[in-house]
Amino acid sequence: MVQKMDTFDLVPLAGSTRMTDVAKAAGVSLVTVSRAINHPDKVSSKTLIAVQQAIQQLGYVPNLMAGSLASNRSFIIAAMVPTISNLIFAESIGTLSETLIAAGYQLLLGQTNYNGNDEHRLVDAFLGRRVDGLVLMGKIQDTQPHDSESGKLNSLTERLLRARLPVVQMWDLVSTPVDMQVGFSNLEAGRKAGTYLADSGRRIVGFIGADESRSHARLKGLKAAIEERGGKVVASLMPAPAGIETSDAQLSKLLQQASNLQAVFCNNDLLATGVLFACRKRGIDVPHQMAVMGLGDMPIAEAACPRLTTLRVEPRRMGEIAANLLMDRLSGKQMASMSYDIGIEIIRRDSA
Amino acid sequence: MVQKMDTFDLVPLAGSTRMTDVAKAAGVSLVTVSRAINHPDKVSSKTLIAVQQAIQQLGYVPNLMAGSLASNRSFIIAAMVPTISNLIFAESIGTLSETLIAAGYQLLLGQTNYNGNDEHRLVDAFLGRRVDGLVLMGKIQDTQPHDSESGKLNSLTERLLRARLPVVQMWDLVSTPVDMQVGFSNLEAGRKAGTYLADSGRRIVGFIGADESRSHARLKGLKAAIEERGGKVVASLMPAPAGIETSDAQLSKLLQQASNLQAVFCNNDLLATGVLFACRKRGIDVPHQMAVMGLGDMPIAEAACPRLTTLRVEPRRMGEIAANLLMDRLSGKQMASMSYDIGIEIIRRDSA
DNA sequence: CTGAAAGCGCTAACAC
DNA sequence: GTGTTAGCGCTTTCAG
Repeated sequence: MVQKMDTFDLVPLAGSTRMTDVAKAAGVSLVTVSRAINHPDKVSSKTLIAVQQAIQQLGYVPNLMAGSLASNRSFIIAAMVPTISNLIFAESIGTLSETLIAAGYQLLLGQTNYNGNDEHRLVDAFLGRRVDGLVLMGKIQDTQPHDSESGKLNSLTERLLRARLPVVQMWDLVSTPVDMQVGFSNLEAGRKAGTYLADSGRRIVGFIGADESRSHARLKGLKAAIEERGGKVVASLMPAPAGIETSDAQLSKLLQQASNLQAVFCNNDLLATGVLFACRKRGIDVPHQMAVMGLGDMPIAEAACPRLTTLRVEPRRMGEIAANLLMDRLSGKQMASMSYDIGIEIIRRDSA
Repeated sequence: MVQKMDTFDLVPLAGSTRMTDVAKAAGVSLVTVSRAINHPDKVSSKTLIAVQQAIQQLGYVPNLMAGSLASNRSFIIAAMVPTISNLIFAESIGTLSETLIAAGYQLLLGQTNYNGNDEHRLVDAFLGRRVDGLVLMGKIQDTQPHDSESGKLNSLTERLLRARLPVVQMWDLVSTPVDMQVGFSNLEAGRKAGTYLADSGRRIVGFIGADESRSHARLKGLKAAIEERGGKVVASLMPAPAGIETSDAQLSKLLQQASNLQAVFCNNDLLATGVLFACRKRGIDVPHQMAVMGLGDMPIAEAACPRLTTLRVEPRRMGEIAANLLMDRLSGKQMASMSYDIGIEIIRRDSA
């Protein structure tokens, strides 16, 4: 049995050691300890060493909450994702988090599940934490009706604006961002895919994706490009999040609408991979009988057989840029631009 | 142009409204507002309503940092993942976050990239935030040598213990967990796969995965099962994280070691999908010439063609259990068990 | 059921 | 360089 622990233990609890204790141990005042930690250059190297030793010895871990309260900076950035179970978002979050950590910030994560109410609750929770910045993956739903009683307080956008919180929206490029943004045009993405497909001779093309705004924009672009060239578009939209488990059924729906379907543009690479499998199952040859295009250029696109032709959107780069936008803003740097279009590029491989 | 904003604006900044303001507006004292928010049942319904109205009107968002400092509870749980860019971890994080949010907690996320140093830094940052709990996905590296100067302060396990922080380790089931754990035995997983493969007549089997402890354990189990039955195992281990982009090369390595390879057990379903594609590319028929097994039972396993035979490990359920373990502990509930084996199950499909 | 007083552990002026 | 003085915005005793 372990001996009963009490306050007389040599090794105190992390969290129970305070700055005063360190100060005492180092023979300096509390402020000096604070300085030694936060502004080491403003302290003589002799005291610095003394303080560091005391910290080591006591196993002191500064209480960042107290620090945040006093300094009014939390060094926390919040991120709101529709869902983290989508590799493309996970990748963005990954680099976002890494870049933030490197800059001394940490990431508070929340999921909306494409739900406007959750969005509201989350933002409130984030604001309550006094996060230093917010990154939003995707459009704000802003479903909440304006409340006449309280003015415009209930619009999410308004709340964010009022809080004067640096926010970056990613993925969607909107005409009136809340603050900063990085992403690409979904309309343009759809248009590019459509143009590519039409140029390679496909006239009857399908679209599969989730039933949410980004898909809608891409579909619109696809339609425009195909119809301009005398083709026809059929679509299948499933409730979000629509994962690879829906690919087969979605292909069926498309085939039902157009048995002479020549191509499918998928909302992401995983969905496209599913279509590859679904075609194989049906004995449909890709790309000769059916062209398949994805979006994302995730590793699976290159690994697939046939290799997936896709639209590269660089989720990792987006995450990094988002983090840097925030960091620049928070450090008061002069910013070149508040809106960053990272563009999209067709990666031509074997499936279309 | 927007009119210059100043302190006289009707709509104040979120974050600038304090509890005192609400108290004044509601005609009660500050404490009463605090109670109305945190213990609504300890306040008369009349004052409750008054306070709620004032909160609405002022757009007041309580400062949780201040609250945390005073109450010594942060309502933040930290999670440390090797990488979030692995769907299987992302899924766990997803349900973890959801379950936590539902209980009024929030998730602080950090990645170690399978790196012991990052692990140390992260844990310190988490401790500094005074998080209420910690979930660790995977083994603690604990590479740091013990520092004779400061006793055992530098061992990560020791630090965690000293902090008396509730921690749950997931994925790996270890013999001496720091605190609580939920997961399955990797050795057993490997053994099950091996038994299944051997029972279906495969003698020369390969293993592909990343070069980290979990893979090692699975490989060991696989080897044991296969060799017991007179078979032979060859392995390819790539630097972590080994994604689907490595599948093809890993299959090549395996084939080099054993041109008569009859089966491949992959560290996860994505890797297995990659092998499916790699086989197709080479004209190897799955499952007749080559059996392929995955691990995870992610949606892609069912969607693949041929459908993937795999080991189900239920990452989402693990995340939920981890959250519940933490919540139970934090609410002082009597706990049935500190160690939770969720088991593994072979999902037999078409690829093996 | 409500209020007054006393901090939580730290940082930010301002002095010395 | 270093220390002193005030808080940051809230929750917690403890009285009434």
